[in-house]
Amino acid sequence: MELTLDLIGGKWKSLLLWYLSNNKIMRFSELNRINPKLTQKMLTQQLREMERDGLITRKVYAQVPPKVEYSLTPLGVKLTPILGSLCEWGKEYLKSENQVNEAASQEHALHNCKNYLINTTEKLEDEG
Amino acid sequence: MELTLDLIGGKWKSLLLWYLSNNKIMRFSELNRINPKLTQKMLTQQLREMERDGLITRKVYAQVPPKVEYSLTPLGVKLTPILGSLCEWGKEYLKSENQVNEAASQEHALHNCKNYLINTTEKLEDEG
DNA sequence: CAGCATCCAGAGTGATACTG
DNA sequence: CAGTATCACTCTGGATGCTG
Repeated sequence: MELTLDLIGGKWKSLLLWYLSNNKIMRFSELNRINPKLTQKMLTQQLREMERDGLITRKVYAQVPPKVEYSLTPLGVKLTPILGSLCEWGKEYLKSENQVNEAASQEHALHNCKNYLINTTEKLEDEG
Repeated sequence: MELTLDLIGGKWKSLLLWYLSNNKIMRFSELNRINPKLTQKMLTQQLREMERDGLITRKVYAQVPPKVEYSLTPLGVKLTPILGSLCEWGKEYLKSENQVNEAASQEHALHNCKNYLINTTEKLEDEG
């Protein structure tokens, strides 16, 4: 389990694998566009690591302008259904989000209120 | 997908969820023992976040010494099979690791060798 | 286009001490 | 036992400029 997390637990790895699952083959610039928060540097870094770990393949075309394509290795492909499940789970989470958040926010408000009362009481006691 | 990653992508979250999947109910100190690299501080932090996100339940016993038990919420339980798949995938990875690593290390060695030759050549050229 | 090198602020993390 | 608080430090990751 910890091994798995080492391999795909990188900040962007799962997301990149997910996109590669859907699109099969993607160029560097395409991957760079999937999330503005994912910088060129991070993208390169994460891609290199996954390449080294045998999760993705990097194909370089010797031409100008350069062209590099990324795709999943057989090992990476095996992750596809799992990533799909995770995505589905996220959708389920969204459905129940309203109830959860309502409950959570009520509890949170209660908590704050309680703390306020405790603090105020203590302050009054300190001041005599 | 990105939502899911926000929720369980934390450095230790998946691992904690995985242990809670197997043991149903665990105390703070038990969770603290699963990995020496997981410090008390990190553990508390990650547990709090998952509690807030409705993935786990925190049950406090009003007694001395204190006792706190953690368990999965229904939402968290739904992750169990997915985490199981990830773990299985990790095992498969291990099986094919030898071949992959052999291939990778050979390539790596070749790469290093090539770079060495290039650098040395350039150096010699620079020095006349 | 795809990627590397460098610099650097700030988030993330560890170590330690303290508390109910 | 199960945390909280604080400080110091690491190391990620953002901005920028350069290269084949």
